[in-house]
Amino acid sequence: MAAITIRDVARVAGVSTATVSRALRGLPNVDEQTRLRVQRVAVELDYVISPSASRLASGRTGSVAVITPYIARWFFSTVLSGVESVLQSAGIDLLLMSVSNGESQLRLPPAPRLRRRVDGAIVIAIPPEDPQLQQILDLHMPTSLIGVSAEGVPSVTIDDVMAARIATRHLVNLGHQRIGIIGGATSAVPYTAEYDRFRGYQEVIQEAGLQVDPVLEAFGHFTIAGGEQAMINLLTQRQRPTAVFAMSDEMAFGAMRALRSHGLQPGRDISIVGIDGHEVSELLDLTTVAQPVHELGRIAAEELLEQITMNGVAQKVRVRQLDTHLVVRSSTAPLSTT
Amino acid sequence: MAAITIRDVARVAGVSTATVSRALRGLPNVDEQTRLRVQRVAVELDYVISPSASRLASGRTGSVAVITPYIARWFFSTVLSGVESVLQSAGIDLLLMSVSNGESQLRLPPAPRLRRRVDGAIVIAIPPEDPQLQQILDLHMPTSLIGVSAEGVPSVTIDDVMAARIATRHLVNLGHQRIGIIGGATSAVPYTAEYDRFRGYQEVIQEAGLQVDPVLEAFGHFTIAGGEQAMINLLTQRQRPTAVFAMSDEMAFGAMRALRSHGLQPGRDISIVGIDGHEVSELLDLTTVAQPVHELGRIAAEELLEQITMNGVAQKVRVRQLDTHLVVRSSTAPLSTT
DNA sequence: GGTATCGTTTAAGCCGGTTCAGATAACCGC
DNA sequence: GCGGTTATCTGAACCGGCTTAAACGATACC
Repeated sequence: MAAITIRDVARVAGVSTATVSRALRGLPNVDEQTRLRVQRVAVELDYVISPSASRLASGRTGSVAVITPYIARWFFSTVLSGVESVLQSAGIDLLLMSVSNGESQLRLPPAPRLRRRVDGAIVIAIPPEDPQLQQILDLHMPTSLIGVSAEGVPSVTIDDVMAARIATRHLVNLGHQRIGIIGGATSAVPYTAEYDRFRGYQEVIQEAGLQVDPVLEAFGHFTIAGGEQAMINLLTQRQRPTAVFAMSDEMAFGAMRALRSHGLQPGRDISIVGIDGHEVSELLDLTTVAQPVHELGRIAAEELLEQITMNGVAQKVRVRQLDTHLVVRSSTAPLSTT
Repeated sequence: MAAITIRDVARVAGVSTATVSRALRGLPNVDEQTRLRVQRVAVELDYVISPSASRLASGRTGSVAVITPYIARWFFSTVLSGVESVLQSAGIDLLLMSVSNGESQLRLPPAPRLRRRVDGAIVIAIPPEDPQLQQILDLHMPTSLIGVSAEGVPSVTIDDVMAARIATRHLVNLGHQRIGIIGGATSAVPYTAEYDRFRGYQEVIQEAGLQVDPVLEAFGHFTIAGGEQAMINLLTQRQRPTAVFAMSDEMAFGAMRALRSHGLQPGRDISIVGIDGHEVSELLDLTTVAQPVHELGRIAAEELLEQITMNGVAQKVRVRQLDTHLVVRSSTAPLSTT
């Protein structure tokens, strides 16, 4: 029952524990014969290193925290799977922590739980003005941000302004003139996706010589229900938009649902375009600006591992923006000139 | 820069490290005055316990692994969020590990990565015949299963036979007589959802005096694409079913897609019912047998924590089956008698 | 006043690795 | 044959808590 320790291996292999340690970790200064013998003994004894002991002695934890406001939502779980695949193959433990978001304030702040526990953190889409993010950054450990950016911190995002421009430009090119927008928080702050997407929308509207009209703007939660409610608001205006840019696919789904319940058909009566490239958007024939979500996670994880290994060596902060592309489906169509 | 240790706290508070240890962990045999003083000093010095040291000395890791074949899929991420909420409030670290599934065989087996690293494991929907599951069970650590069951291991599932019966019965009650099924693996083995759902379907078909007909059975991946392909297979039969039971909502989505591309309308031409209660099923007006997915995770986590704290004390293996309920929407309708 | 009792506190060993200064031995060129 | 390298290996001091046996002090009892 008593677990095998490094001393047992050392004794059986006839070497010191120091040699066993180096042999098993592939460090230099071990004779190849010795290394093989040690490895053989370790396997025979079914020896497994104790992570706690190793961590205590070395000061490295070999684990990374992923901090996210949501776990079950499509974007977040997809990012998470990208992160996981990288960490798994690097042999790093992934600690999952969710933080309280706008809706639930129940959870403890994550920062204290990180200290001495992980070598680095990946933070998904926590807005820069959230004190929880600041607390994490104040820890001064290797950190990568996904979906938002912050001064002096490596981050991986899409070009949100560009994505919104692509979506809006698509609607303009189809001849639409009353183009609405459905978005997240009304009071968006810089460095967030909401802010940039709203900016991209406005830019294109103005460039096209169209009117930026608050009546065409509806905000709500970044969810299906939020999108539905926002679309309902737009539909009850005196003058409805002929096309709507939704800041996320899920909001677009809600918008499409609202259309149907009003007897309208997406594409024919009102065009809808989203951002995400959600799997379901294909199902619903939603035109969308697809973003490489899995990649966001993958790249942020690789970036973080680099920070961790380059520890101490100053390097420039890498801010990466991945490309998006328009996927046209039947939810958008030329403005009918009837 | 040097981190504060328990010795620093002890020195400043004027007590021994043993007392600090007990004071901060709320153990008895500490004078209340002393405890307060120690706590105050700990806060002042901004002391954070070193998990590695604590784990090494105590033998408890304070963490739990969640092992899942998929991270980004709806069912799995929703279960995961349920697990996470419980572990978070219990102050337990959640280690996320994905395992290779039918599609990718790239990952290392999880069992070796668990030893000495976690106090217990939650395993999501790994089929009983998968050697990876057996290896985990052979570790003889506290374990809870979700979505499958195995001899002598606590598990949380729905009553899959019953769920399938409810779905199929619903179709029978609507007057359908040619009722097809779209499912996962053809060669399902006992203790899996696929197996039981297939059984429930067959039972009701037979009880209704209908013919169990292999021509009405189509299998594929447990995905949208899999469901689509399976439905296409059913549609190309000489005699089409008038209703189809899909083993998951995502397969049902695929089936609905296949219907539309054949110019058929779910509910009017062919009825479709799924199992899951996926958020999107409301969007698509899919009739479904809803299961409490978040609860599955929550309850399995609570069960595991109980195992861990009751460590050693023999207790009976709890096998829980949560209730499901039918949600009727417009994808199912009475058999038109035209 | 002496002793038993009980709650509180401490000293010191231990958990199981990592690491570094220094020992050993083999090999080198001169 | 000798000082100097170089590659390999070991002893022992950590890392930072936990835990147990023993000490301590105060009260209680006889």
